[in-house]
Formats: sequence, C-alpha cells, structure tokens
Amino acid sequence: MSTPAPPDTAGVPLARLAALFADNTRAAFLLALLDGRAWTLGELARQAGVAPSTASEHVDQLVAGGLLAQERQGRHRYLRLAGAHTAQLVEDLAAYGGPAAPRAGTLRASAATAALARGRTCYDHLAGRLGVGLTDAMIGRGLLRLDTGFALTDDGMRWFAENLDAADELRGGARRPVARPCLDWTERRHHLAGAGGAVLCDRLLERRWIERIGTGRAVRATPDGVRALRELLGVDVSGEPG
Amino acid sequence: MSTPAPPDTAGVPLARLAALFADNTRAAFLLALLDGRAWTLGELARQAGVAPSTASEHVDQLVAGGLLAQERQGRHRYLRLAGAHTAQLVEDLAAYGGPAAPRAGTLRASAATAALARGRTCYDHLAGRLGVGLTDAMIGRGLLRLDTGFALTDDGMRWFAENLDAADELRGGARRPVARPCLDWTERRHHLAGAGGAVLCDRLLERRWIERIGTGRAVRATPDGVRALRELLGVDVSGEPG
DNA sequence: GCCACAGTTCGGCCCGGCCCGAACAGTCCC
DNA sequence: GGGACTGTTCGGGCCGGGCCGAACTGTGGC
Repeated sequence: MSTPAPPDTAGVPLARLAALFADNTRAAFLLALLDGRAWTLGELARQAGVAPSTASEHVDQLVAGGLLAQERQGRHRYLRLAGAHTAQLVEDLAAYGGPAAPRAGTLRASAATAALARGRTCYDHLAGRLGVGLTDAMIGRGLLRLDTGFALTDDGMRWFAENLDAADELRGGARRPVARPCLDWTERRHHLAGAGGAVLCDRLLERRWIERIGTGRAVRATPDGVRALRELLGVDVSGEPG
Repeated sequence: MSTPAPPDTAGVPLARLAALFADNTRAAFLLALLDGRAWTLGELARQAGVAPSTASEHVDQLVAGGLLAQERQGRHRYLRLAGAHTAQLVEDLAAYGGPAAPRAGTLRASAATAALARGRTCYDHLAGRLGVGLTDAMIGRGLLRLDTGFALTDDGMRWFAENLDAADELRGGARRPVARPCLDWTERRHHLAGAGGAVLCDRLLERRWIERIGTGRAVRATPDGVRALRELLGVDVSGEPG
C-alpha cells in the first residue's frame, strides 16, 4: 500500500489560503457576506454576475477552505462567513487594498457607496462615519483608550454594563478580545470591533436606535437613536445635513 | 484621445492584493522577509528554489503591488517588506493558515523548526515561546492587560520608560499602536507587537540579552539576558532544559 | 581589458483555473 | 402528478500565469 501522496494539500499554506481570496468572484462573495448575514447560493451568484454552476464550485472551495459555513434548508443552500475570525481577515485584506483610488465608478454606484460611507455594519459591528463617530465619542469621554493600545477603560466597562446591560457579554470571554481596532476602508480610521463592538451594534439595532436601509449593509440612526446617543455620548449621528 | 482603458487595474482590489500572496514562490519570499531584514534577489531565489529570472519577475510584482520596498546597491537588488503594516498582514494570513498540520516534514526541517519555536523575530518584535513567555510575564506583573483589549497599563508605560529607556518611542506616536496582539503560529497564543514589541526586541538585542542564531530569524537568550530578565520580569527564558 | 557575478528581458512551453451550457437531482407549490 | 425553481455535476473551451534557458546589461575585482 504505497500512498501515492498525502491526499490533502501541497505548497505553502499561506499561498493556498490566499488563493481563495485571489479571484474576483470569490472576493465578491466574501465582501457581500461581510454584512454578517446568510445568503443563498443564487443570491451570491447574481450579486457577482456568474452562472449558478460557477458559483456552486466557488462556494465549495470556500467551504472546504474553512472560510464559509453552510446550512442547507430545503432546496436552499445558505452561506455565511465561518466566524468573526474570518470576517476580520476579510476586512484586514480589504482595508489594506487601500484608499483604492477615488473609484471612477458610475453615478448610481457612488450613491450606493455614499450610503455605505455614512454607516454600515462590518460583520457584527458598526463602521462608516457612524462607527467612527461613536468610537471617537467614546474616546472623548474616556471610555476607550488608544494611546496605550486599543482597550476599554474601567469607566468604559461600567458604561457598557449600565447603559447597554452588557456586563455578561464583556465579562465572560478570554476567547474574544473585548475591544479591537478595525480599520475602516472609507474613513481610513479605526473603529471599535471585538466583543464590545458586537454588543454595541446588537443593542442599538435591538432598541431600534439604528436601522438597516433596504437589504444591504447600510444602516442609519433613527430619530430615537439620534436623541439617545446625544444623551449617552454627546454625539450627533443624524447623518449629512444636506 | 480615447483612453482605451485605465492602464492600471481591473477587478476587485481584494482579489488583486490576495493574488500577490497566492503563489508558492511569492509566499516563500514574504515569509523569508518576515525576519525584517533586506535580502538580495539571489538569496530569495535560492531560498525558494527557483531560477533568478523567475525570482526577478515575482519581485517586480510584489514591488509594484506595494508589498516590498527595494534598494539597489551596485549589482545587488535588496528587498525588504514595505513596512510594519505589510508585515502584520503577512503574519495575519500565515497565522490564519492555522495549526498547519503537524507538518510531516523531514527530520532536519523539524530541527530548524524547533529552534524557531523556541524564539524568533517576527518582523520587528519577538515571537515563539520566548515572545509568548515575556508577554505572559508582563501580564502577570500587571504591565499589560488583555481583559479589556490589548493595552499597556500605566505601570507598563513606566516599566518601559524606567527599564528600557523607551519613553520616547512610546510617547510620540498616534501613528502606530503601542501594544498590539500578534498571533503566534507555533504557540497559537498572542504576544506583544506594535511599537512596544518593537522597542522591546530592539533593546534586548542592543544589550545583547538575546542574540540571533546563525543568519535566520531564530534567537535565543544569552546568559546575561537570562539573568536580567529573571530580575526584571521574574521569568525564565533559558530555553529547553534538555 | 578580461573574467566572474548579479540581475533582467524575452520567447516558448505547459499546466491549472475560471467560465459556461446542458443535463440531472431534489424541493416546494398548485 | 406537473411545473417552476434551486442547486449540482460534467464536459469542453479558453486564457492567464508560472517556469525555464538563453542571451544580454551592468557592476566589481584582478
């Protein structure tokens, strides 16, 4: 019994992982899934503009590579990112891509981009000007520090416990960092990610202080939210004046 | 004058960036350059086992893509990573690759791997059991926290200033985070990176408390270093007992 | 000036990956 | 059961990219 070759892999692991990202179609899938929700295979295929058969093969690769988790329901195949770990990697790579040039895109594309730039979810936390604005406000109030790293202060821990009823989510984990910086690809600024960023986004949606626009990643503050966040953090999140 | 097409790029930026990593030869280059030093093109070619002509083309791509910086001296072409930013991305991708399987490699390969596992530089800071051990000791002494994020404490800032004469390096920058977690691919544990990690590595080498083994990334503590670090952090960095 | 050496450019080979359409399997609804 | 729909598998075409060797440029040493 001579095993002809280890059936699994060949080559540098780094290269095999990167190859999963190094295709326009798969990259489009991963960016779409950054909204943190589960998409069907057909939705992904339409989004990327490829045939379902092509999408099926790409999704197989991403699942086999551990980047996506899947769930089959009836005749649908739901796909989502494998976890926060994966989302972070996608976001890191996308952010490194850089200012990405002013994007000589179409007009309607730039309208959609503008909504995303105002506010959006980034997997499980908030990004865009909304996310950066909240982060800045928390720093200004001494709830978050970054001069010695990116961490909540003791005041910050209290703030989450008292105002968002989030003591449990932040206490438990040695697993996931409470505060982690995530680099924003529109603002080129850091904003709050990690368990703290996730619970913040979760509570704001739950209390309807922010809401999703349409079916995408874009979000905006509700009138209630504008009022509440002005009280809690002294920040104006009402969006563009114009 | 109809510009036929923007001469630069096509496709998703994420995919174009990832494609630079998605080749065994280029990945080998990047991993080799993680030692933070400048290599000549010939050295890189030998390391990866390809012809100089092939290496030349790969390096062109990496430089054009902004991942490498180059410097020409006489008939040599020196290459290094473009910056800490780039090193972090390489490290993130390599770490995600995962436990990477126990590596059914050759015996001498595993001997070299063992030296790297004990201690090594990771671009500009320390990794391996040495890096993780120092990080753990700093946490134990209350110099570093991770329950609220990954950040130096006020005591930690003082410790760096008093014992490593590093006040300047840590004060200046809003640019680079003082403390940042870097995930270790041998230990699967976080260790100290960022400006703090860099200055720690720099001072320890400067004082000859640690020294490089051969010409690679591996490092070990000197007798002086073992003594000094036991005093300063109460940690034993003498390496394997065997 | 001559030789050794580092790196580059070019032509050509070849393999792998991406894509589609067609045929098929499984699910849901009427 | 019939029809609409979602997703999968397979075959085949095509293109791009990685690799090498050979020829060439430029630097440094004798």
